[in-house]
Amino acid sequence: MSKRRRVIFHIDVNSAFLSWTAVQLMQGGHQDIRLVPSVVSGDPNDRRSIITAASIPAKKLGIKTAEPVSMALRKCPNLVVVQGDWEWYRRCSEGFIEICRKYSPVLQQFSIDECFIDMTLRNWGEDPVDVALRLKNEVKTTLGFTVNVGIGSNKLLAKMASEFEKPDKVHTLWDEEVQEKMWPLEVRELLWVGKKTEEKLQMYGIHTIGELAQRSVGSLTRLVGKKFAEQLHENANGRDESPVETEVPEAKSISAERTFSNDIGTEKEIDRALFNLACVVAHRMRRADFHTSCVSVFIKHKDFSVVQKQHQMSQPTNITAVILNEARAILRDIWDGKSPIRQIGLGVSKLTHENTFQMSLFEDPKMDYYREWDRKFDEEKAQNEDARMLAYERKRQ
DNA sequence: TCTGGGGTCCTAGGACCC
DNA sequence: TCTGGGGTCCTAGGACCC
Repeated sequence: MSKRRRVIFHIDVNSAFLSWTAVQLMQGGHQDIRLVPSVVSGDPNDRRSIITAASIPAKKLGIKTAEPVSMALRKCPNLVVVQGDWEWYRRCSEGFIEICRKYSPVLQQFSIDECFIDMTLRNWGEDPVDVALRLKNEVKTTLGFTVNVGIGSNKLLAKMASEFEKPDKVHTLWDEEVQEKMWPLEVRELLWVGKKTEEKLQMYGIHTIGELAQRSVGSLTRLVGKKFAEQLHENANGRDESPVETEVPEAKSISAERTFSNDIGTEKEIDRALFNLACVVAHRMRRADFHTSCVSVFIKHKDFSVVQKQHQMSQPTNITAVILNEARAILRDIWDGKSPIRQIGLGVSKLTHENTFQMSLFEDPKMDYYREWDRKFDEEKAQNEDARMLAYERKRQ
Protein backbone atom coordinates (compact mmCIF):
# COMPACT_ATOMS: atom_id res chain seq x y z
CA MET A 1 0.00 0.00 0.00
CA SER A 2 1.52 3.28 -0.97
CA LYS A 3 1.17 6.10 1.46
CA ARG A 4 0.12 9.49 0.28
CA ARG A 5 3.02 11.91 0.49
CA ARG A 6 2.41 14.42 3.22
CA VAL A 7 2.53 18.12 2.48
CA ILE A 8 3.59 20.21 5.46
CA PHE A 9 4.08 23.99 5.60
CA HIS A 10 6.21 25.68 8.22
CA ILE A 11 5.46 29.37 8.54
CA ASP A 12 7.96 31.56 10.34
CA VAL A 13 7.65 35.30 10.95
CA ASN A 14 10.83 37.06 9.81
CA SER A 15 12.64 38.64 12.79
CA ALA A 16 9.31 38.44 14.58
CA PHE A 17 9.69 40.81 17.51
CA LEU A 18 11.49 43.31 15.37
CA SER A 19 8.94 43.18 12.55
CA TRP A 20 6.06 43.46 14.98
CA THR A 21 7.65 46.41 16.73
CA ALA A 22 8.25 48.03 13.34
CA VAL A 23 4.57 47.69 12.45
CA GLN A 24 3.61 49.19 15.80
CA LEU A 25 5.98 52.13 15.43
CA MET A 26 4.90 52.82 11.86
CA GLN A 27 1.32 53.19 13.03
CA GLY A 28 2.64 56.14 15.00
CA GLY A 29 4.33 57.59 11.92
CA HIS A 30 7.80 56.29 12.75
CA GLN A 31 10.26 55.15 10.09
CA ASP A 32 10.46 51.45 9.27
CA ILE A 33 13.13 50.13 11.62
CA ARG A 34 13.41 46.95 9.57
CA LEU A 35 15.36 48.94 6.99
CA VAL A 36 18.05 50.18 9.38
CA PRO A 37 20.31 48.46 11.92
CA SER A 38 17.93 47.96 14.83
CA VAL A 39 17.23 45.54 17.65
CA VAL A 40 14.55 44.71 20.18
CA SER A 41 15.64 44.14 23.74
CA GLY A 42 14.26 43.93 27.24
CA ASP A 43 14.75 47.06 29.31
CA PRO A 44 17.37 48.97 27.26
CA ASN A 45 18.46 50.80 30.39
CA ASP A 46 19.36 47.59 32.15
CA ARG A 47 23.05 46.97 31.63
CA ARG A 48 22.39 43.22 31.46
CA SER A 49 19.73 43.48 28.82
CA ILE A 50 20.18 41.24 25.79
CA ILE A 51 18.91 41.33 22.22
CA THR A 52 15.75 39.37 21.46
CA ALA A 53 15.55 40.24 17.77
CA ALA A 54 17.73 42.02 15.23
CA SER A 55 16.90 43.55 11.85
CA ILE A 56 18.56 42.18 8.75
CA PRO A 57 20.81 45.28 8.39
CA ALA A 58 21.84 44.76 12.05
CA LYS A 59 22.59 41.09 11.41
CA LYS A 60 24.76 42.11 8.49
CA LEU A 61 26.86 44.12 10.94
CA GLY A 62 27.46 40.97 12.97
CA ILE A 63 24.84 41.62 15.61
CA LYS A 64 23.28 38.45 16.90
CA THR A 65 20.22 37.51 18.88
CA ALA A 66 20.95 36.89 22.57
CA GLU A 67 24.05 39.04 22.70
CA PRO A 68 24.22 41.86 25.25
CA VAL A 69 22.91 45.20 24.05
CA SER A 70 26.09 46.85 25.32
CA MET A 71 28.18 44.65 23.05
CA ALA A 72 26.00 45.35 20.03
CA LEU A 73 26.25 49.08 20.66
CA ARG A 74 30.01 48.82 20.51
CA LYS A 75 29.74 47.17 17.11
CA CYS A 76 27.26 49.76 15.90
CA PRO A 77 27.00 52.97 17.95
CA ASN A 78 23.98 54.29 16.06
CA LEU A 79 22.00 51.09 16.49
CA VAL A 80 18.30 51.69 17.10
CA VAL A 81 17.33 49.88 20.34
CA VAL A 82 13.65 49.46 21.17
CA GLN A 83 11.95 47.76 24.05
CA GLY A 84 9.59 44.88 23.30
CA ASP A 85 5.85 45.09 23.99
CA TRP A 86 4.54 41.63 24.84
CA GLU A 87 0.89 42.54 24.71
CA TRP A 88 1.34 43.74 21.15
CA TYR A 89 3.30 40.64 20.19
CA ARG A 90 0.55 38.43 21.50
CA ARG A 91 -1.94 40.19 19.25
CA CYS A 92 0.30 40.00 16.22
CA SER A 93 0.78 36.30 16.88
CA GLU A 94 -2.95 35.71 17.13
CA GLY A 95 -3.57 37.47 13.83
CA PHE A 96 -0.82 35.50 12.18
CA ILE A 97 -2.10 32.13 13.45
CA GLU A 98 -5.64 33.00 12.44
CA ILE A 99 -4.61 33.52 8.82
CA CYS A 100 -2.58 30.30 8.74
CA ARG A 101 -5.51 28.36 10.14
CA LYS A 102 -7.63 29.41 7.17
CA TYR A 103 -5.29 27.40 4.95
CA SER A 104 -5.51 24.26 7.11
CA PRO A 105 -7.17 23.56 10.44
CA VAL A 106 -4.51 20.95 11.15
CA LEU A 107 -2.21 23.50 12.74
CA GLN A 108 0.45 23.22 15.39
CA GLN A 109 1.72 26.40 16.96
CA PHE A 110 5.41 25.83 17.55
CA SER A 111 6.18 29.11 19.25
CA ILE A 112 4.82 32.65 19.33
CA ASP A 113 5.99 33.26 15.76
CA GLU A 114 6.04 29.84 14.10
CA CYS A 115 3.55 27.18 13.15
CA PHE A 116 3.18 24.03 11.09
CA ILE A 117 0.13 23.27 9.01
CA ASP A 118 -0.66 19.92 7.45
CA MET A 119 -1.88 20.45 3.89
CA THR A 120 -1.96 16.77 2.94
CA LEU A 121 -5.72 16.45 2.73
CA ARG A 122 -6.16 19.58 0.69
CA ASN A 123 -7.68 19.09 -2.71
CA TRP A 124 -4.70 20.17 -4.74
CA GLY A 125 -5.64 21.80 -8.01
CA GLU A 126 -2.55 23.94 -7.93
CA ASP A 127 1.11 23.93 -7.00
CA PRO A 128 1.70 24.01 -3.23
CA VAL A 129 4.17 26.82 -3.86
CA ASP A 130 1.39 29.01 -5.26
CA VAL A 131 -0.74 28.39 -2.19
CA ALA A 132 2.22 29.23 0.06
CA LEU A 133 2.82 32.42 -1.88
CA ARG A 134 -0.80 33.38 -1.37
CA LEU A 135 -0.57 32.71 2.36
CA LYS A 136 2.63 34.71 2.68
CA ASN A 137 1.16 37.65 0.77
CA GLU A 138 -2.06 37.59 2.74
CA VAL A 139 -0.12 37.94 5.99
CA LYS A 140 1.90 40.78 4.51
CA THR A 141 -1.03 42.78 3.17
CA THR A 142 -3.37 42.31 6.12
CA LEU A 143 -0.90 42.44 9.01
CA GLY A 144 2.04 44.35 7.57
CA PHE A 145 4.86 41.91 8.31
CA THR A 146 6.56 39.21 6.27
CA VAL A 147 6.95 35.49 6.76
CA ASN A 148 8.92 32.66 5.24
CA VAL A 149 7.08 29.50 4.25
CA GLY A 150 8.93 26.20 4.06
CA ILE A 151 7.32 23.25 2.28
CA GLY A 152 8.24 19.59 2.68
CA SER A 153 6.89 16.12 3.22
CA ASN A 154 7.42 16.34 6.97
CA LYS A 155 7.84 18.91 9.72
CA LEU A 156 11.60 18.75 9.80
CA LEU A 157 12.01 19.43 6.08
CA ALA A 158 9.41 22.18 6.15
CA LYS A 159 11.19 23.83 9.04
CA MET A 160 14.59 23.52 7.42
CA ALA A 161 13.15 24.98 4.21
CA SER A 162 11.74 28.02 5.96
CA GLU A 163 15.26 28.81 7.22
CA PHE A 164 16.59 29.24 3.70
CA GLU A 165 16.93 32.73 2.26
CA LYS A 166 14.93 35.39 4.12
CA PRO A 167 12.80 37.45 4.25
CA ASP A 168 9.46 37.10 2.51
CA LYS A 169 10.26 33.88 0.67
CA VAL A 170 8.77 30.47 -0.08
CA HIS A 171 11.10 27.47 -0.34
CA THR A 172 10.57 23.77 -0.88
CA LEU A 173 12.62 20.91 0.51
CA TRP A 174 11.12 17.76 -0.95
CA ASP A 175 12.69 14.38 -0.27
CA GLU A 176 14.42 14.38 -3.63
CA GLU A 177 15.95 17.80 -2.88
CA VAL A 178 17.53 16.79 0.43
CA GLN A 179 20.90 15.84 -1.06
CA GLU A 180 21.20 18.99 -3.08
CA LYS A 181 19.71 21.56 -0.67
CA MET A 182 20.29 20.17 2.82
CA TRP A 183 23.32 17.94 2.81
CA PRO A 184 25.85 20.68 1.97
CA LEU A 185 24.72 22.76 4.99
CA GLU A 186 26.84 22.92 8.12
CA VAL A 187 25.75 20.43 10.70
CA ARG A 188 24.86 23.27 13.08
CA GLU A 189 22.00 24.19 10.76
CA LEU A 190 20.20 20.95 11.50
CA LEU A 191 17.38 21.25 14.01
CA TRP A 192 18.44 20.08 17.49
CA VAL A 193 22.15 20.43 16.74
CA GLY A 194 23.35 23.16 19.06
CA LYS A 195 26.79 24.38 19.95
CA LYS A 196 27.81 21.43 22.15
CA THR A 197 26.63 18.79 19.72
CA GLU A 198 28.32 20.60 16.86
CA GLU A 199 31.62 20.50 18.75
CA LYS A 200 31.30 16.78 19.40
CA LEU A 201 30.41 16.03 15.80
CA GLN A 202 33.23 18.16 14.46
CA MET A 203 35.76 16.35 16.63
CA TYR A 204 34.51 13.27 14.93
CA GLY A 205 35.07 14.78 11.50
CA ILE A 206 31.44 15.55 10.80
CA HIS A 207 31.01 19.04 9.43
CA THR A 208 28.01 18.90 7.11
CA ILE A 209 24.54 17.45 7.42
CA GLY A 210 25.41 15.10 4.56
CA GLU A 211 28.41 13.74 6.47
CA LEU A 212 26.16 13.21 9.47
CA ALA A 213 23.59 11.41 7.34
CA GLN A 214 26.15 8.86 6.24
CA ARG A 215 27.38 7.83 9.69
CA SER A 216 25.91 4.79 11.32
CA VAL A 217 23.62 5.14 14.31
CA GLY A 218 26.04 2.95 16.25
CA SER A 219 28.97 5.31 15.83
CA LEU A 220 26.82 8.33 16.70
CA THR A 221 25.50 6.61 19.81
CA ARG A 222 28.92 6.71 21.41
CA LEU A 223 28.94 10.47 20.91
CA VAL A 224 25.48 11.60 21.90
CA GLY A 225 23.56 8.64 23.35
CA LYS A 226 21.20 6.23 21.71
CA LYS A 227 18.03 8.22 21.50
CA PHE A 228 19.59 11.38 20.17
CA ALA A 229 21.78 9.42 17.76
CA GLU A 230 18.75 7.78 16.23
CA GLN A 231 17.01 11.08 15.84
CA LEU A 232 20.02 12.83 14.33
CA HIS A 233 20.47 10.03 11.85
CA GLU A 234 16.82 10.13 10.79
CA ASN A 235 16.72 13.91 10.53
CA ALA A 236 20.00 14.24 8.64
CA ASN A 237 18.48 11.86 6.09
CA GLY A 238 15.40 14.05 5.86
CA ARG A 239 13.10 11.66 7.69
CA ASP A 240 10.62 12.68 10.38
CA GLU A 241 7.37 10.89 11.13
CA SER A 242 6.12 13.23 13.84
CA PRO A 243 2.57 14.44 13.22
CA VAL A 244 1.30 18.01 13.26
CA GLU A 245 -0.10 18.13 16.80
CA THR A 246 -3.24 20.22 16.98
CA GLU A 247 -3.74 19.74 20.70
CA VAL A 248 -2.02 22.31 22.86
CA PRO A 249 -0.09 20.29 25.43
CA GLU A 250 -0.60 21.07 29.10
CA ALA A 251 2.25 22.79 30.86
CA LYS A 252 4.53 20.43 32.75
CA SER A 253 6.28 23.08 34.75
CA ILE A 254 5.98 26.76 35.57
CA SER A 255 8.92 28.90 36.53
CA ALA A 256 10.11 32.45 36.91
CA GLU A 257 13.55 33.88 37.33
CA ARG A 258 15.18 37.17 37.93
CA THR A 259 18.61 38.45 36.98
CA PHE A 260 19.85 41.34 39.09
CA SER A 261 21.42 44.36 37.44
CA ASN A 262 24.17 44.00 39.99
CA ASP A 263 25.03 40.76 41.74
CA ILE A 264 23.54 40.85 45.21
CA GLY A 265 24.40 39.08 48.40
CA THR A 266 22.28 40.20 51.30
CA GLU A 267 19.72 37.81 52.66
CA LYS A 268 17.07 40.47 52.67
CA GLU A 269 17.40 41.25 48.99
CA ILE A 270 17.47 37.59 48.03
CA ASP A 271 14.46 36.83 50.15
CA ARG A 272 12.52 39.69 48.60
CA ALA A 273 13.31 38.32 45.14
CA LEU A 274 12.24 34.85 46.17
CA PHE A 275 8.99 36.23 47.54
CA ASN A 276 8.24 38.01 44.28
CA LEU A 277 9.00 34.89 42.26
CA ALA A 278 6.76 32.78 44.49
CA CYS A 279 3.92 35.27 44.01
CA VAL A 280 4.29 35.18 40.23
CA VAL A 281 4.61 31.41 39.92
CA ALA A 282 1.80 30.59 42.33
CA HIS A 283 -0.48 33.10 40.64
CA ARG A 284 0.15 31.55 37.25
CA MET A 285 -0.55 28.13 38.71
CA ARG A 286 -3.85 29.20 40.19
CA ARG A 287 -4.89 30.88 36.97
CA ALA A 288 -4.37 27.60 35.12
CA ASP A 289 -5.94 25.64 37.97
CA PHE A 290 -2.75 23.74 38.77
CA HIS A 291 -1.41 22.37 42.00
CA THR A 292 2.23 21.41 42.46
CA SER A 293 3.99 18.90 44.62
CA CYS A 294 7.54 19.73 43.57
CA VAL A 295 9.28 23.05 44.12
CA SER A 296 12.74 23.88 42.83
CA VAL A 297 15.08 26.80 43.30
CA PHE A 298 18.25 27.65 41.46
CA ILE A 299 20.90 30.29 41.87
CA LYS A 300 23.45 31.44 39.37
CA HIS A 301 26.70 32.81 40.74
CA LYS A 302 28.94 35.54 39.35
CA ASP A 303 30.85 32.97 37.32
CA PHE A 304 27.60 31.61 35.80
CA SER A 305 27.83 28.37 37.71
CA VAL A 306 24.38 27.15 38.64
CA VAL A 307 23.22 25.24 41.68
CA GLN A 308 19.74 23.84 41.62
CA LYS A 309 17.74 21.82 44.10
CA GLN A 310 14.23 20.52 44.14
CA HIS A 311 12.03 19.13 46.82
CA GLN A 312 8.86 17.08 46.75
CA MET A 313 5.99 17.83 49.03
CA SER A 314 3.56 15.31 50.41
CA GLN A 315 0.52 17.39 49.43
CA PRO A 316 -0.06 19.31 46.22
CA THR A 317 -0.60 23.01 46.78
CA ASN A 318 -1.00 26.32 45.01
CA ILE A 319 -0.70 28.52 48.05
CA THR A 320 1.99 31.17 47.69
CA ALA A 321 3.08 30.97 51.31
CA VAL A 322 3.56 27.21 51.21
CA ILE A 323 5.62 27.42 48.04
CA LEU A 324 7.67 30.28 49.42
CA ASN A 325 8.32 28.37 52.59
CA GLU A 326 9.56 25.39 50.62
CA ALA A 327 11.70 27.62 48.41
CA ARG A 328 13.29 29.27 51.43
CA ALA A 329 14.23 25.90 52.87
CA ILE A 330 15.83 24.89 49.57
CA LEU A 331 17.70 28.19 49.34
CA ARG A 332 19.18 27.65 52.79
CA ASP A 333 20.53 24.38 51.47
CA ILE A 334 22.17 25.72 48.35
CA TRP A 335 23.32 29.19 49.38
CA ASP A 336 25.88 30.08 52.01
CA GLY A 337 24.02 33.29 52.77
CA LYS A 338 26.66 35.66 51.54
CA SER A 339 28.25 34.90 48.17
CA PRO A 340 26.95 37.24 45.49
CA ILE A 341 24.11 35.97 43.34
CA ARG A 342 23.57 36.94 39.74
CA GLN A 343 20.28 35.23 39.12
CA ILE A 344 17.68 33.38 41.12
CA GLY A 345 14.85 31.20 39.86
CA LEU A 346 11.87 29.37 41.29
CA GLY A 347 9.98 26.63 39.52
CA VAL A 348 7.18 24.19 40.18
CA SER A 349 6.61 20.85 38.47
CA LYS A 350 4.59 17.68 38.97
CA LEU A 351 1.54 19.73 38.17
CA THR A 352 -1.92 18.28 38.69
CA HIS A 353 -5.45 19.54 38.47
CA GLU A 354 -6.71 17.35 41.26
CA ASN A 355 -7.60 19.24 44.31
CA THR A 356 -6.50 16.77 46.90
CA PHE A 357 -6.84 19.35 49.60
CA GLN A 358 -7.75 17.45 52.73
CA MET A 359 -8.78 18.93 55.96
CA SER A 360 -6.02 17.78 58.17
CA LEU A 361 -6.27 18.04 61.88
CA PHE A 362 -2.77 19.31 61.80
CA GLU A 363 -3.27 21.90 59.15
CA ASP A 364 -1.61 25.15 59.95
CA PRO A 365 -4.37 27.46 61.16
CA LYS A 366 -2.79 30.20 59.09
CA MET A 367 -3.84 28.43 55.86
CA ASP A 368 -7.15 30.24 55.70
CA TYR A 369 -5.37 33.51 56.00
CA TYR A 370 -2.91 32.50 53.24
CA ARG A 371 -5.72 31.49 50.91
CA GLU A 372 -7.47 34.76 51.48
CA TRP A 373 -4.23 36.63 50.81
CA ASP A 374 -3.84 34.77 47.49
CA ARG A 375 -7.42 35.45 46.54
CA LYS A 376 -6.87 39.17 47.01
CA PHE A 377 -3.60 39.03 45.15
CA ASP A 378 -5.26 37.36 42.17
CA GLU A 379 -8.13 39.82 42.23
CA GLU A 380 -5.82 42.82 42.29
CA LYS A 381 -3.74 41.41 39.49
CA ALA A 382 -6.83 40.92 37.34
CA GLN A 383 -7.93 44.50 37.98
CA ASN A 384 -4.52 45.82 37.05
CA GLU A 385 -4.58 43.85 33.84
CA ASP A 386 -8.01 45.18 32.94
CA ALA A 387 -6.89 48.72 33.59
CA ARG A 388 -3.78 48.27 31.52
CA MET A 389 -5.76 46.78 28.67
CA LEU A 390 -8.15 49.72 28.73
CA ALA A 391 -5.32 52.23 28.67
CA TYR A 392 -3.78 50.29 25.81
CA GLU A 393 -6.95 50.44 23.74
CA ARG A 394 -7.32 54.18 24.38
CA LYS A 395 -3.79 54.81 23.25
CA ARG A 396 -4.38 52.95 20.01
CA GLN A 397 -7.48 54.89 19.03
C1' DT B 1 29.45 48.32 30.10
C1' DC B 2 29.34 40.37 28.69
C1' DT B 3 26.00 36.77 28.56
C1' DG B 4 17.49 37.16 29.62
C1' DG B 5 13.55 34.36 30.42
C1' DG B 6 10.55 30.47 29.82
C1' DG B 7 10.11 26.02 28.51
C1' DT B 8 11.00 20.58 26.98
C1' DC B 9 13.39 16.25 26.98
C1' DC B 10 17.20 13.06 28.10
C1' DT B 11 20.76 10.82 30.96
C1' DA B 12 22.98 8.95 34.83
C1' DG B 13 23.52 7.67 39.55
C1' DG B 14 21.60 6.38 43.94
C1' DA B 15 17.87 4.62 46.86
C1' DC B 16 14.75 1.22 47.49
C1' DC B 17 11.88 -2.82 46.57
C1' DC B 18 11.11 -7.59 45.22
C1' DT C 1 35.50 -14.32 52.82
C1' DC C 2 30.16 -13.76 48.39
C1' DT C 3 27.24 -10.03 46.21
C1' DG C 4 22.16 -10.93 40.72
C1' DG C 5 18.91 -8.42 38.22
C1' DG C 6 14.90 -5.81 37.06
C1' DG C 7 11.92 -2.01 37.95
C1' DT C 8 10.68 2.56 39.66
C1' DC C 9 11.29 6.91 41.76
C1' DC C 10 14.00 10.88 42.89
C1' DT C 11 17.50 14.22 41.95
C1' DA C 12 21.00 16.92 39.52
C1' DG C 13 22.75 18.34 35.44
C1' DG C 14 23.02 19.17 30.56
C1' DA C 15 21.37 20.01 25.91
C1' DC C 16 18.15 22.04 22.95
C1' DC C 17 14.28 25.29 21.33
C1' DC C 18 12.30 30.26 20.69
